[in-house]
Amino acid sequence: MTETALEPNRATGALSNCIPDSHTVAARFAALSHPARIEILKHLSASNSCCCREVVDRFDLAQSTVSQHLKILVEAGLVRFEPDRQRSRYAVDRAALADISASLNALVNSCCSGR
Amino acid sequence: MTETALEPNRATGALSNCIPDSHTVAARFAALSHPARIEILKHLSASNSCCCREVVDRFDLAQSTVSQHLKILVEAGLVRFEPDRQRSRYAVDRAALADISASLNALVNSCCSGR
DNA sequence: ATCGTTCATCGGCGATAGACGATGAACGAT
DNA sequence: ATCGTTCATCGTCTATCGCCGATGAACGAT
Repeated sequence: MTETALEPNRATGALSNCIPDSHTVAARFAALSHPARIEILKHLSASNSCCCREVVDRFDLAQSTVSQHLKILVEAGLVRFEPDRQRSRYAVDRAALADISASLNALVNSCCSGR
Repeated sequence: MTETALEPNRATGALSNCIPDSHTVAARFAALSHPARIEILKHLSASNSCCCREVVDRFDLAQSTVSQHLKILVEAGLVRFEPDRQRSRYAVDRAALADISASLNALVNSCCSGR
Protein backbone atom coordinates (compact mmCIF):
# COMPACT_ATOMS: atom_id res chain seq x y z
CA MET A 1 0.00 0.00 0.00
CA THR A 2 2.21 2.79 -1.19
CA GLU A 3 1.09 6.23 -0.18
CA THR A 4 -0.02 7.55 -3.49
CA ALA A 5 -0.50 11.22 -4.02
CA LEU A 6 -4.23 11.14 -4.25
CA GLU A 7 -5.64 14.47 -3.34
CA PRO A 8 -6.67 13.91 0.25
CA ASN A 9 -10.35 13.15 0.41
CA ARG A 10 -10.87 14.63 -2.96
CA ALA A 11 -13.96 12.57 -3.74
CA THR A 12 -15.25 12.80 -0.21
CA GLY A 13 -17.83 15.37 -0.99
CA ALA A 14 -21.50 15.14 -1.78
CA LEU A 15 -22.76 11.61 -1.66
CA SER A 16 -19.87 10.05 0.11
CA ASN A 17 -20.37 11.58 3.52
CA CYS A 18 -21.47 8.18 4.74
CA ILE A 19 -18.54 6.46 3.06
CA PRO A 20 -15.32 6.24 5.04
CA ASP A 21 -12.10 7.50 3.59
CA SER A 22 -10.82 5.47 0.66
CA HIS A 23 -7.70 4.47 2.49
CA THR A 24 -9.73 3.05 5.33
CA VAL A 25 -12.07 1.18 3.06
CA ALA A 26 -9.17 -0.13 1.00
CA ALA A 27 -7.40 -1.32 4.12
CA ARG A 28 -10.43 -3.27 5.20
CA PHE A 29 -10.80 -4.87 1.83
CA ALA A 30 -7.13 -5.72 1.89
CA ALA A 31 -7.77 -7.79 4.98
CA LEU A 32 -10.42 -9.68 3.04
CA SER A 33 -8.31 -10.07 -0.05
CA HIS A 34 -6.76 -13.39 0.90
CA PRO A 35 -8.63 -16.67 0.62
CA ALA A 36 -7.11 -18.04 3.80
CA ARG A 37 -8.37 -15.08 5.78
CA ILE A 38 -11.85 -15.48 4.40
CA GLU A 39 -11.84 -19.12 5.35
CA ILE A 40 -10.49 -18.29 8.78
CA LEU A 41 -13.24 -15.73 9.18
CA LYS A 42 -15.86 -18.32 8.33
CA HIS A 43 -14.30 -20.79 10.67
CA LEU A 44 -14.18 -18.31 13.51
CA SER A 45 -17.80 -17.41 13.09
CA ALA A 46 -18.86 -21.01 12.94
CA SER A 47 -17.09 -21.76 16.20
CA ASN A 48 -17.98 -18.47 17.77
CA SER A 49 -14.48 -18.27 19.17
CA CYS A 50 -11.22 -20.04 18.48
CA CYS A 51 -7.69 -20.14 19.71
CA CYS A 52 -4.86 -20.02 17.23
CA ARG A 53 -4.18 -23.72 17.56
CA GLU A 54 -7.66 -24.68 16.48
CA VAL A 55 -7.25 -22.69 13.32
CA VAL A 56 -3.84 -24.20 12.70
CA ASP A 57 -5.30 -27.67 13.01
CA ARG A 58 -8.05 -26.87 10.63
CA PHE A 59 -6.01 -25.37 7.87
CA ASP A 60 -2.88 -26.63 6.30
CA LEU A 61 -0.75 -23.68 7.30
CA ALA A 62 2.12 -23.21 9.70
CA GLN A 63 1.33 -21.80 13.10
CA SER A 64 3.31 -18.68 12.40
CA THR A 65 1.40 -18.12 9.21
CA VAL A 66 -1.96 -18.48 10.88
CA SER A 67 -0.86 -16.18 13.64
CA GLN A 68 -0.01 -13.56 11.08
CA HIS A 69 -3.32 -13.88 9.30
CA LEU A 70 -5.12 -13.53 12.59
CA LYS A 71 -3.09 -10.48 13.41
CA ILE A 72 -4.03 -8.90 10.10
CA LEU A 73 -7.70 -9.59 10.74
CA VAL A 74 -7.43 -8.11 14.21
CA GLU A 75 -5.63 -5.03 12.96
CA ALA A 76 -8.32 -4.56 10.36
CA GLY A 77 -10.82 -4.63 13.21
CA LEU A 78 -12.68 -7.60 11.81
CA VAL A 79 -11.70 -9.95 14.59
CA ARG A 80 -11.48 -9.38 18.31
CA PHE A 81 -8.63 -10.69 20.33
CA GLU A 82 -8.66 -11.72 23.95
CA PRO A 83 -5.87 -13.47 25.78
CA ASP A 84 -7.14 -16.41 27.78
CA ARG A 85 -4.56 -18.22 29.92
CA GLN A 86 -1.90 -19.44 27.60
CA ARG A 87 -4.39 -19.38 24.76
CA SER A 88 -5.44 -16.52 22.55
CA ARG A 89 -9.09 -16.34 21.80
CA TYR A 90 -10.18 -14.88 18.51
CA ALA A 91 -13.73 -14.05 17.63
CA VAL A 92 -15.38 -12.40 14.67
CA ASP A 93 -16.50 -8.86 15.31
CA ARG A 94 -19.89 -9.13 13.70
CA ALA A 95 -20.56 -5.44 14.04
CA ALA A 96 -17.37 -4.56 12.22
CA LEU A 97 -18.22 -7.04 9.53
CA ALA A 98 -21.63 -5.55 9.12
CA ASP A 99 -19.98 -2.18 9.03
CA ILE A 100 -17.65 -2.98 6.19
CA SER A 101 -20.53 -4.53 4.35
CA ALA A 102 -22.40 -1.28 4.77
CA SER A 103 -19.39 0.60 3.46
CA LEU A 104 -19.43 -1.45 0.32
CA ASN A 105 -23.15 -0.99 -0.04
CA ALA A 106 -22.67 2.73 0.26
CA LEU A 107 -19.97 2.66 -2.35
CA VAL A 108 -22.14 0.66 -4.68
CA ASN A 109 -25.05 2.97 -4.12
CA SER A 110 -22.97 6.04 -4.75
CA CYS A 111 -21.81 4.45 -7.95
CA CYS A 112 -25.31 3.55 -9.02
CA SER A 113 -26.94 6.83 -8.22
CA GLY A 114 -24.09 8.62 -9.93
CA ARG A 115 -26.11 8.23 -13.07
CA MET B 1 -1.84 -14.40 -3.76
CA THR B 2 0.15 -17.51 -3.10
CA GLU B 3 -1.71 -20.73 -3.68
CA THR B 4 -2.08 -21.92 -0.16
CA ALA B 5 -3.00 -25.48 0.60
CA LEU B 6 -6.47 -24.74 1.80
CA GLU B 7 -8.59 -27.76 1.42
CA PRO B 8 -10.46 -26.99 -1.78
CA ASN B 9 -13.85 -25.57 -0.97
CA ARG B 10 -13.68 -27.00 2.48
CA ALA B 11 -15.98 -24.42 3.99
CA THR B 12 -18.22 -24.43 0.98
CA GLY B 13 -20.83 -26.59 2.51
CA ALA B 14 -23.99 -25.82 4.37
CA LEU B 15 -24.67 -22.13 4.54
CA SER B 16 -22.21 -20.97 2.00
CA ASN B 17 -23.83 -22.39 -1.10
CA CYS B 18 -24.69 -18.85 -2.13
CA ILE B 19 -21.18 -17.64 -1.45
CA PRO B 20 -18.68 -17.89 -4.25
CA ASP B 21 -15.40 -19.67 -3.72
CA SER B 22 -13.03 -17.94 -1.35
CA HIS B 23 -10.44 -17.41 -4.01
CA THR B 24 -12.94 -15.64 -6.19
CA VAL B 25 -14.20 -13.46 -3.41
CA ALA B 26 -10.68 -12.67 -2.30
CA ALA B 27 -9.69 -11.71 -5.83
CA ARG B 28 -12.56 -9.28 -6.05
CA PHE B 29 -11.69 -7.69 -2.77
CA ALA B 30 -8.10 -7.44 -3.89
CA ALA B 31 -9.24 -5.22 -6.73
CA LEU B 32 -10.91 -2.98 -4.17
CA SER B 33 -7.98 -3.01 -1.79
CA HIS B 34 -6.24 0.03 -3.16
CA PRO B 35 -7.39 3.56 -2.42
CA ALA B 36 -6.60 4.76 -5.92
CA ARG B 37 -8.82 2.12 -7.42
CA ILE B 38 -11.68 3.02 -5.14
CA GLU B 39 -11.35 6.64 -6.09
CA ILE B 40 -11.15 5.73 -9.74
CA LEU B 41 -14.28 3.67 -9.35
CA LYS B 42 -16.11 6.61 -7.83
CA HIS B 43 -14.85 8.88 -10.53
CA LEU B 44 -15.94 6.52 -13.26
CA SER B 45 -19.39 6.19 -11.84
CA ALA B 46 -19.77 9.93 -11.42
CA SER B 47 -18.85 10.50 -15.04
CA ASN B 48 -20.67 7.44 -16.25
CA SER B 49 -17.76 6.74 -18.57
CA CYS B 50 -14.19 7.95 -18.84
CA CYS B 51 -11.18 7.55 -21.01
CA CYS B 52 -7.84 6.89 -19.40
CA ARG B 53 -6.65 10.43 -19.93
CA GLU B 54 -9.51 11.89 -17.94
CA VAL B 55 -8.58 9.73 -14.99
CA VAL B 56 -4.93 10.65 -15.35
CA ASP B 57 -5.82 14.34 -15.28
CA ARG B 58 -7.92 13.88 -12.23
CA PHE B 59 -5.46 11.97 -10.12
CA ASP B 60 -1.83 12.65 -9.49
CA LEU B 61 -0.61 9.43 -11.04
CA ALA B 62 1.37 8.59 -14.13
CA GLN B 63 -0.55 7.49 -17.17
CA SER B 64 1.00 4.05 -17.04
CA THR B 65 -0.02 3.66 -13.43
CA VAL B 66 -3.60 4.63 -14.11
CA SER B 67 -3.69 2.29 -17.05
CA GLN B 68 -2.60 -0.54 -14.79
CA HIS B 69 -5.21 0.24 -12.16
CA LEU B 70 -7.89 0.32 -14.83
CA LYS B 71 -6.69 -2.98 -16.14
CA ILE B 72 -6.94 -4.52 -12.70
CA LEU B 73 -10.47 -3.22 -12.31
CA VAL B 74 -11.41 -4.60 -15.71
CA GLU B 75 -9.86 -7.97 -14.96
CA ALA B 76 -11.79 -8.11 -11.72
CA GLY B 77 -14.91 -7.55 -13.77
CA LEU B 78 -15.82 -4.37 -11.94
CA VAL B 79 -15.25 -2.09 -14.90
CA ARG B 80 -16.16 -2.53 -18.51
CA PHE B 81 -13.80 -1.60 -21.27
CA GLU B 82 -14.66 -0.44 -24.75
CA PRO B 83 -12.21 0.93 -27.28
CA ASP B 84 -13.49 4.12 -28.86
CA ARG B 85 -11.33 5.57 -31.64
CA GLN B 86 -7.96 6.26 -30.14
CA ARG B 87 -9.56 6.50 -26.74
CA SER B 88 -10.43 3.73 -24.32
CA ARG B 89 -13.72 4.09 -22.60
CA TYR B 90 -14.09 2.67 -19.14
CA ALA B 91 -17.34 2.37 -17.29
CA VAL B 92 -18.37 0.90 -13.99
CA ASP B 93 -20.17 -2.39 -14.25
CA ARG B 94 -22.89 -1.68 -11.74
CA ALA B 95 -24.23 -5.18 -11.85
CA ALA B 96 -20.84 -6.62 -10.98
CA LEU B 97 -20.49 -4.14 -8.19
CA ALA B 98 -23.87 -5.07 -6.82
CA ASP B 99 -22.83 -8.67 -7.13
CA ILE B 100 -19.69 -8.32 -5.06
CA SER B 101 -21.67 -6.39 -2.51
CA ALA B 102 -24.07 -9.30 -2.34
CA SER B 103 -21.17 -11.68 -1.85
CA LEU B 104 -20.00 -9.72 1.13
CA ASN B 105 -23.51 -9.56 2.51
CA ALA B 106 -23.74 -13.31 2.19
CA LEU B 107 -20.45 -13.73 3.97
CA VAL B 108 -21.54 -11.45 6.76
CA ASN B 109 -24.83 -13.24 7.07
CA SER B 110 -23.17 -16.61 7.21
CA CYS B 111 -20.93 -15.25 9.92
CA CYS B 112 -23.79 -13.81 11.90
CA SER B 113 -26.10 -16.77 11.66
CA GLY B 114 -23.20 -19.01 12.57
CA ARG B 115 -24.17 -18.48 16.16
C1' DA C 1 12.02 -27.60 38.96
C1' DT C 2 10.91 -29.44 34.69
C1' DC C 3 8.44 -30.50 30.69
C1' DG C 4 4.81 -29.83 27.15
C1' DT C 5 1.74 -26.71 24.97
C1' DT C 6 0.43 -22.40 22.98
C1' DC C 7 1.52 -18.41 20.92
C1' DA C 8 3.83 -13.99 18.94
C1' DT C 9 7.67 -12.48 16.76
C1' DC C 10 11.98 -12.54 14.05
C1' DG C 11 14.71 -13.41 10.01
C1' DG C 12 14.96 -15.02 5.49
C1' DC C 13 13.26 -16.11 0.99
C1' DG C 14 10.72 -15.89 -3.32
C1' DA C 15 6.85 -13.72 -5.46
C1' DT C 16 3.92 -9.95 -6.19
C1' DA C 17 2.34 -5.08 -6.04
C1' DG C 18 2.76 -0.58 -7.29
C1' DA C 19 5.17 3.20 -8.95
C1' DC C 20 7.60 5.29 -12.83
C1' DG C 21 9.73 6.51 -17.59
C1' DA C 22 10.32 5.00 -22.17
C1' DT C 23 8.53 3.09 -26.23
C1' DG C 24 5.65 2.10 -30.06
C1' DA C 25 1.03 1.32 -32.03
C1' DA C 26 -3.24 3.57 -33.42
C1' DC C 27 -5.57 7.35 -34.78
C1' DG C 28 -7.05 12.43 -35.88
C1' DA C 29 -5.77 16.50 -37.71
C1' DT C 30 -2.92 19.39 -40.56
C1' DA D 1 3.43 12.74 -44.94
C1' DT D 2 3.88 14.53 -40.55
C1' DC D 3 2.79 15.75 -36.00
C1' DG D 4 0.22 15.49 -31.62
C1' DT D 5 -2.62 12.80 -28.67
C1' DT D 6 -4.03 8.68 -26.42
C1' DC D 7 -3.10 4.47 -24.70
C1' DA D 8 -1.09 -0.36 -23.47
C1' DT D 9 2.89 -2.60 -22.52
C1' DC D 10 7.68 -3.37 -21.11
C1' DG D 11 11.52 -3.03 -18.05
C1' DT D 12 13.16 -1.51 -13.70
C1' DC D 13 13.04 -0.39 -8.99
C1' DT D 14 11.58 -0.68 -4.19
C1' DA D 15 8.37 -2.15 -0.76
C1' DT D 16 5.32 -5.37 0.84
C1' DC D 17 3.11 -9.97 1.06
C1' DG D 18 2.96 -14.57 2.35
C1' DC D 19 5.19 -18.48 3.55
C1' DC D 20 8.19 -21.00 6.63
C1' DG D 21 11.32 -22.62 10.61
C1' DA D 22 13.38 -21.17 14.78
C1' DT D 23 13.15 -18.95 19.06
C1' DG D 24 11.67 -17.53 23.49
C1' DA D 25 7.96 -16.01 26.61
C1' DA D 26 3.98 -17.51 29.23
C1' DC D 27 1.52 -20.82 31.40
C1' DG D 28 -0.38 -25.55 33.14
C1' DA D 29 0.66 -29.77 34.76
C1' DT D 30 3.67 -33.08 36.84
